[in-house]
Amino acid sequence: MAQGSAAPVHKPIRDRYIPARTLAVVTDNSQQSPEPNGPHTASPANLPTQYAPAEVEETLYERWVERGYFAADTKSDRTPYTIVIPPPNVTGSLHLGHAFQHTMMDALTRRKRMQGYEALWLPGMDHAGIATQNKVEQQLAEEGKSRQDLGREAFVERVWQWKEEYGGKILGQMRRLGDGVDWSRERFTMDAGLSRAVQTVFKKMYEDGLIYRAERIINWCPRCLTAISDIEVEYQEDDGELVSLKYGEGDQTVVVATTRAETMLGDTAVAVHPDDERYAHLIGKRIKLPLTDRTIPVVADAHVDPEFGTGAVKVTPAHDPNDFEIGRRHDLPFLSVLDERGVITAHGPFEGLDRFEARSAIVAALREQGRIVAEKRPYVHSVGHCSRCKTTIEPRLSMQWWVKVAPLAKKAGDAVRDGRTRIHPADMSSRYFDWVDNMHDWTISRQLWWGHRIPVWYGPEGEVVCVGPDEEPPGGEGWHQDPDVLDTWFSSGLWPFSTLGWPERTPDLEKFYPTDVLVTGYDIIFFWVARMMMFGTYVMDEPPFHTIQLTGLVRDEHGKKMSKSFGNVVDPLEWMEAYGSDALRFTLANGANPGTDVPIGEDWVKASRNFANKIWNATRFALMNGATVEGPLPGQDEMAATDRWILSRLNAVVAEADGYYDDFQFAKLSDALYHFAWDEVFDWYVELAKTTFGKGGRPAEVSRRVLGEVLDVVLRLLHPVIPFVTETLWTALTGGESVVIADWPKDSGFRDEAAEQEIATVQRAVTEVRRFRADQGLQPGQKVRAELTLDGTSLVAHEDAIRQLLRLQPAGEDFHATASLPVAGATVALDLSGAIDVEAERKRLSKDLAAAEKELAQTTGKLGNEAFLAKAPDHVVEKIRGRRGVAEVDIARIRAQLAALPPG
RNA sequence: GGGCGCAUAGCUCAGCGGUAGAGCGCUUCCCUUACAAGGAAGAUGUCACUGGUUCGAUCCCAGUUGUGCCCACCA
Repeated sequence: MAQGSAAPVHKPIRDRYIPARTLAVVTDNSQQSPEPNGPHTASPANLPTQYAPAEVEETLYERWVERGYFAADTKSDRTPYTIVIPPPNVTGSLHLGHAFQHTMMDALTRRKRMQGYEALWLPGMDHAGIATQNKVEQQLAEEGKSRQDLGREAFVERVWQWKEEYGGKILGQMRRLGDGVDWSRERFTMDAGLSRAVQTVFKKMYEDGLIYRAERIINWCPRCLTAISDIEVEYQEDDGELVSLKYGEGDQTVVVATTRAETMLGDTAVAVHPDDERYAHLIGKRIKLPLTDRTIPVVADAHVDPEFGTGAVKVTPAHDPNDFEIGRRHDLPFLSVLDERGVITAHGPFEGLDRFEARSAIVAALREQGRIVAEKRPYVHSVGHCSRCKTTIEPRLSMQWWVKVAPLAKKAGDAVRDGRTRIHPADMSSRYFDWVDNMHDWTISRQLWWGHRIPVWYGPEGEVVCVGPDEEPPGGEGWHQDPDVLDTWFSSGLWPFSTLGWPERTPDLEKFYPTDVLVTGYDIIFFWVARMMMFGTYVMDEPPFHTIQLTGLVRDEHGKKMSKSFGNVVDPLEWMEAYGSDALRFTLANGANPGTDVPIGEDWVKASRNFANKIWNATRFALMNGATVEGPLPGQDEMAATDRWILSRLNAVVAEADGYYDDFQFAKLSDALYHFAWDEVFDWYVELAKTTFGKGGRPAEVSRRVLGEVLDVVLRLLHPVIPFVTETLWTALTGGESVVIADWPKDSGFRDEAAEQEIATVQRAVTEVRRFRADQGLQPGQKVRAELTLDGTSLVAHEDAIRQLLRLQPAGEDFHATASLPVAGATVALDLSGAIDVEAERKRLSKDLAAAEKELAQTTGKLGNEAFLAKAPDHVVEKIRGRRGVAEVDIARIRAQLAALPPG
């Protein structure tokens, strides 16, 4: 086909953007070309005749990877731009929340890459200690086995198998999404290198006194059989029962209230407030503890609130964090009465009972003794649950490893306070500070098998012998490594530098640390963000990111949280297969108002698919009409107002889009590009250009070049968000190798206010006439002949275009009725031979007249208001003056039109 | 008990001291040769309530109500 032919012989692209997988796959022409940058032939023949996103997207992705577009180079002299991925847990598959964050990260790095940065988006996954171990244990349970049946080594082997399977699934999803990550740098938190980083940091912290071992009350999950940290506990309001128990005998009694009667077996004191006169006589005395043969002291402690309940508290130092503190202050015994599974160990009738069975049994026994003086049920109170398995947490006295947080948290907080790291949106930083400034020490040891084994060896007496990666543990009897593993967040806290090769001073580390942006959900500020900030400032002396971009959570179309129990969870793959990855990505970007939750529904993805289809067809049309990017842009003197208008708008949109990208305003970005492309380019410029194309000659050549330019830039602007369809269309349009490595558009600074005004007038004229016609119920099928009279020089130049847009007959036919329509800066007189509904017209005009009169009254009032004139800014006053002027003109005109109407 | 946020069209959400916006949905018309996954024209809101500041408040301030989230060792 001849290049630039205005009359294509056949449809070069399918007329519909069909994402169904069942469509025939298309041969990939560009693969056959040995030279990807071959001679430019902007012909529709470059595009396949059918397009099926689900198929084409995968092909395109593999090609990008093969060509190494996403591989970052440490040796380049380009400015680095780095994002490390929040490593997904290997527990399952990616959900819409991942798709959402990945879209943002991908768009950011793709744009920076196009801008000439050495862009690195580093991929990887997290071993997710307790979560993964639980999943594999569930799997084993289905086979009727437990992890103890397998033994530690075989179990860990089994988890690695799991990781291969589900990790592979996740990587496949990332490819399907189009994530432009550097696969040569893929990392896993249990990799040898990252494990070494973990051990090295552990050793450093141990030596700096920031890691210590201590016996304290910890949150214990009786199902997972491990300690967990404070933030791994989820509190929820549960129905309980508050019972008041009478302790002691005779006149030496005291009533205490509890929701946990079973722990009374471990009580070693009753505490009252020191100033509480009701109990003054008891302080220091010992009273009988029911159901046991023990007596316990009554102690005075300021922690007790005399206003609450009876003002007396039972104290169980081994099973309650508050009581633990009281126990310490008063040197009380720590008596454990529950084992690691929550079963009573205290000798006696309750031994062997589960904690909840024991609770009712003990209450029953006390009731029999008449020691229950009051009951309140249900009693709603806040109860801690394991965030992984929802089992009720059992506070338990236990020896664990701890991180001394205060010095680390101080540094992490300062990095944000002094502006080295910026949290965006800013109001989220209060949440960060709240936590960083009040954080308690962090329990890091876990009684699990899957994770980084604590790098500590003990001697025969249980003493710490050596710590860290470089020391050989001494052999011989009784020497052993700590059996526990580290909290999974310990290794993910090192992620921004461990992935780049630390503790070695690798070129990667030199070039890419600190990273630029962290994109993650506000829900893991404490778990992950704060920990990375602590480790980064401590280990590297530099916070790991310049910007922390916090995203909201993805919700369903009614703003409801997605969860399995609601049944509203959507697999991103489902929508990607049905509508294409681009459609999903665009929808997610469109919902991305910084820091707010993102609702998403299938209809919205469909709408995005429709947008992709629109771009597809507009580009197809452009190619059929010879749009080109060849050669320089025509001079301004050669361009029509329509050309200057669209280029003026184009450059403004480039600037606007840049601002939005820089501010992570993806919702505004996608909205601006959507409306510019669809409304201005496709609905107006393309329609206006049709008349020019039809006439041929130099004006048509100019329009072809301008249309080519506009599409080229729009496709490049959209590429970071919707990479696939833009790649296909951009390469077809420009003949370029790939839009992935194309230059990012720059605002040339070209603006043409006059042209923008002129086209606005044309648009208004066309719209007014269309509305008039619709109001009159004039059907196109009626073959209405019309005489179009344009008043004002600017519109005369557009007469052909207006006739085309309104599908008017050529001038010169007979006409009778007259309608004169208001247009800013001009008048369009439309003379119609069709019948006019006089009553409808009178009604419409009356309505307009009323509106204009109201406007006149309002504006006159304002302009007569001296206080207003004194204070309102000039531009506001000008605007109101202008409105009054228009209203006056309108009133005169409408009155004349009303008078001209034939009598009803 | 503290802290933060939100209340705008049927739905999901932007906006913002100076005549109320988008997408989807809805109504009417049109299969105009890029696209019916399209085109054209429309309807719809006491901008939660009550006060205050201002020439002017959906926007700023105070309070009320409703709602969501986070934190917290309420026995």
